[in-house]
Amino acid sequence: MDKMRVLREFTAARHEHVACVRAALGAAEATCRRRGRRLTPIRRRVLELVWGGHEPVKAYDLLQHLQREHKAAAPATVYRALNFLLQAGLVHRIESLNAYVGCGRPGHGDAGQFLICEHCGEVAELDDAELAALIATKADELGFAVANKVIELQGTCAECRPSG
Amino acid sequence: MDKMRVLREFTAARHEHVACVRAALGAAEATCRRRGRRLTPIRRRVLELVWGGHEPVKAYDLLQHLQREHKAAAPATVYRALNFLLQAGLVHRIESLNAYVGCGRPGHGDAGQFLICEHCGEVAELDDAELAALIATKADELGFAVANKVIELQGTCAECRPSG
DNA sequence: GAAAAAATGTTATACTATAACATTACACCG
DNA sequence: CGGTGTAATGTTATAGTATAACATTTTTTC
Repeated sequence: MDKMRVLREFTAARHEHVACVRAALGAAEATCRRRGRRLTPIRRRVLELVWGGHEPVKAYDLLQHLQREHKAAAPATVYRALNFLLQAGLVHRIESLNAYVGCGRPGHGDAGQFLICEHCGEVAELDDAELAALIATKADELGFAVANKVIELQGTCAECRPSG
Repeated sequence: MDKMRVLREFTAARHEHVACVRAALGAAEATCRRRGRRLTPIRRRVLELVWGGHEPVKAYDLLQHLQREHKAAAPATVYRALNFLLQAGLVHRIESLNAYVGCGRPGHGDAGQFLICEHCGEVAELDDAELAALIATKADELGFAVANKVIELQGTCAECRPSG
């Protein structure tokens, strides 16, 4: 039994990404319906754009895309949509990149751990129970109550390594 | 034997901060001398300002302080000094806050883990071998070569908790 | 269909960081 | 010592990230 769940894999462009995005949007709609949140056309479209690739997406890149089909779009438009999606647990913010990625497992607890490949730019998301438990233990030893975890490992993914 | 070293503690203003800063500057000078880097007056002053408190400091706050005594100071002045200090391992950047803190242990390897108290604003720095090892193991299982770790836990420190 | 709430439009601005090129200070060598 | 190359700083401009504040429109609810 492996305690480490990979919520979002490195893909190296070998998967059926259309299906991947469709699944994410379906899950998003279900999550919002269940929680009484409104996945409006703008929010839905921003989510779709975030899922455009497995690389993190910048807010102003989203804005550029959005403006092609929605002339009124401004920074606030994008940031409001992103904040909604963050709160709804549908996207994550990568602090070390000022960028956003789709959540691999909407609605199942808080953010996990991110592996960021500096070569291909893709991001994988983990939810490792053992790691989470160890962090909780360490913080507890110091009397520190953790509210939010930012864990972002930068490096080279298996696909991009000489061996892989 | 505890594998967790606290490189920089939460202080709740109860320590002799002047001595704390003096120690940091002394260590910085020694580190630079040993490595043939120049701790110029500007760099030294920026480091001193970073150590002004145990809270993370913003670049433009540093700029404001610096300009009082150094009229020529501009954003580039501060960012150059910060980049030098980061490279020299004398300060760390807190990604989730866009802010900087003095390094509790100059010259001994890369950044550790940070605990950020949302109540008092202070930051503690850890270097936990067990945690580092577990992360290394997990990444390795996935064939991911870690180059850089960002680990920032936000929450409430012992000093600020009802119990503490 | 009116009132309240939620979402979006719109304009302006704050905050974070780097680019590019000019000038000055310093280190090293002869 | 003086010249020369490098490192550091000065200076101006601009790119990139994000929020504030208030107006308007859309949706919900009763």
